[in-house]
Amino acid sequence: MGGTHDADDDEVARRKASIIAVVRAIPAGTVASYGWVAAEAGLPGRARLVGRVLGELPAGSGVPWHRVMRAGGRLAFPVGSVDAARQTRALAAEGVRVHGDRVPADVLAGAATLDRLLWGPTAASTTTPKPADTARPRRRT
DNA sequence: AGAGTGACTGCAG
DNA sequence: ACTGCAGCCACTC
Repeated sequence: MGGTHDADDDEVARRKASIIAVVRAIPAGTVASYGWVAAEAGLPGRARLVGRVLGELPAGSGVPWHRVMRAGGRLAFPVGSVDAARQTRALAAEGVRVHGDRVPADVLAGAATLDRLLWGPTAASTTTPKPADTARPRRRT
C-alpha cells in the first residue's frame, strides 16, 4: 500500500471518533459542556475542537450534538438564531427546559454525574472510549 | 510563515 | 449579570 497514509491523518480521525463517542454517551435529559466532552475524550483544552467536529456532523448522524453546551449550561448559539431554536427544541423533546439561553443547574449537574457513569467504578463498559493521550495541564493561575 | 477566525473557557473590570 | 481581554487549539488564507 503505498500511498498516502500519514499517521497524522489517522490521529485526527481518531480524535473525532473519541469526541463523537463521548457525545453519543451523553444520556438523554442531560447536557455536557464542550470542555467536559473534550476532557473525557482525552483531549483536555480542545473544547473548540469539539465544536468544530460537531459542526461537521451530517444531519441524521444520530449524534446528540444538542446535548453539548457551553460552560455553565448555556446554549451553544445566540438566542434567536436558527440553530439555537433547533437545539432548544431538541432538548425540550428530552424534557430539558431551556430558560432563555441556559438550562437548569440540575440538568448540568447530570453531566458531572456522567463522570461516574462513564468512568465510575461500576462502569467497566467496553463501549467506553479510551483516555489515551497524555493529559496536558493548562497553565493557568 | 504570519495573521485571522471560531459550536470555547476563565478571570477582570 | 454583562462585556472585554487573554490563553489555546486547529484550520484557512
